[in-house]
Amino acid sequence: MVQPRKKVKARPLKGDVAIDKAVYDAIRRAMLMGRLLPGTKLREPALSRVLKVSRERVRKALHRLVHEGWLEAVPNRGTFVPALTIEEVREIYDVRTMLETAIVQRLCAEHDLPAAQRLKAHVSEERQAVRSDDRGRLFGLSGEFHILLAELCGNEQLSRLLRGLLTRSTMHFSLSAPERFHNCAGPHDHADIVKAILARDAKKAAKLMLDHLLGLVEWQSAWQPPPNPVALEEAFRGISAKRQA
Amino acid sequence: MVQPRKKVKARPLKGDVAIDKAVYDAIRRAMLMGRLLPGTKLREPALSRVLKVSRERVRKALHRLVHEGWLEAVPNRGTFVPALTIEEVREIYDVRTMLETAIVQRLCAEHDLPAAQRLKAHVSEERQAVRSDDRGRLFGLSGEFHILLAELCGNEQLSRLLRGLLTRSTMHFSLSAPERFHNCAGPHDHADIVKAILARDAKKAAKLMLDHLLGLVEWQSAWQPPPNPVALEEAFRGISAKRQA
DNA sequence: TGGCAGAATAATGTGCACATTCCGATTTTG
DNA sequence: CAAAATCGGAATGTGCACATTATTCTGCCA
Repeated sequence: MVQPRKKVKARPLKGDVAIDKAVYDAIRRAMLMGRLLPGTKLREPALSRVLKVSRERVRKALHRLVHEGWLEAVPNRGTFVPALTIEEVREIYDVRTMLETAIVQRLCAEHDLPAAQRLKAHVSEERQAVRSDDRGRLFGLSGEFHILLAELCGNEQLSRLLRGLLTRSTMHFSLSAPERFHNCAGPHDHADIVKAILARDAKKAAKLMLDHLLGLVEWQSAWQPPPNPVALEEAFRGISAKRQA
Repeated sequence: MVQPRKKVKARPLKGDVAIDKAVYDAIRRAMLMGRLLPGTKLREPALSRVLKVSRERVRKALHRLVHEGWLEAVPNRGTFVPALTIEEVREIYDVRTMLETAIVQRLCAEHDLPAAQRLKAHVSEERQAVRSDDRGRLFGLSGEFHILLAELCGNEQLSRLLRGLLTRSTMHFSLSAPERFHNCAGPHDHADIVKAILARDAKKAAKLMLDHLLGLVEWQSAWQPPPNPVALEEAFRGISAKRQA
């Protein structure tokens, strides 16, 4: 006799978390869309008014974003959109290189059939995005490729870590060159890396990943952002803290 | 009403940040000292009373600790000391292996004279700690060794990342086996690694680091913590949110 | 006219009171 | 007697009002 009496409300996921995450996502989205330029000050009352939420929610979201490295806070001064130095970007890519070359080497050593299928499926998706000239989708897929590699290692900590690193990598040209998204990464590189992994050629895979990341950072370094303030109402036009489709 | 107070020109660095950091440090210290066993619920009113600060400060510190992975929060339930699975510990050490083998390889390739001197000095310090049988100091030095390697790479991002990883690694046996600190790491391993780095033998250095970390995780895996609740007043005996000597 | 001092204003930081939710003990009923 | 429902107390979540600090504006003086 089983006992279905257990009223295990698996995940209520209250409005609390939902609203907080919505505000957090709204600000993050504005940054990813390049609406908020480096140096912009994020005033709590203004955000509260624009996003139609209480100042406390804005405050909480800002603190979280600061802690995750998206924003910079100065005590009693305010919260600002950071101006990432080229050097910092280089450092982040350097760490990524350490991790991701190790990742592809490991995948060469112990990847299984489902992993191979997911890799091939991803490359296929990227190719299709290129054909249909869907730049937005291609940009998303380019990032997800690196996440996918980490996830295929089956290490949750590794995935989370790399996810953070990747968001911080992309933040730089999200903030500085949002209009140049279409150029971001050569999907051809990804296809070659996958091919090397499937061939279990660890040395080649690591080399390809190294070159790929070096190419990305070099491409980013060639571009310097023009400092320019922006109005918050403009930045959050069309972005709401409420659930959007 | 006027306030003829003299204006402070320097950095007052108000109680805000100081108090917040003090509360944060107090809880972290209690965890590192093994006073808070896995599964313990950290009640905000109790902490507020014990640490003599307002509940909001406790709340803020708890949120930060949750963000950094020290604690786990369940909405509307409370904040808990996590029970790290052996598997999670393995994953963390796996990531550390990826990073640290890359680090020693890089140091073999491009370390300079001051770096070599710092390495030798550190090994010397560890040796001296062993001789004087100072277990507490040796424990600290063992952790700092890995931090030192990261810092010698000159990559700030890398240092911060590894620092977080290391604290999370040590948290496991801080929580589960605080009385076995003295056994933590063989300083002999560190000396061998340094020797390989100074000899610029990248392959050997990487192998030694790999074995070192594998040995650590294996040693930790052999020990399982006994679940046991604890009173907060006991845990924070002698630990204050105020600056202590 | 330019720069400095002081006040007005706005933004950030903090504590408090209240609403909501959860846990546990007691009671009631089949 | 046992299981379930209910009610009371406590802990968490949230908005608000106030204190503190920074910024800007204005007027005065060199």
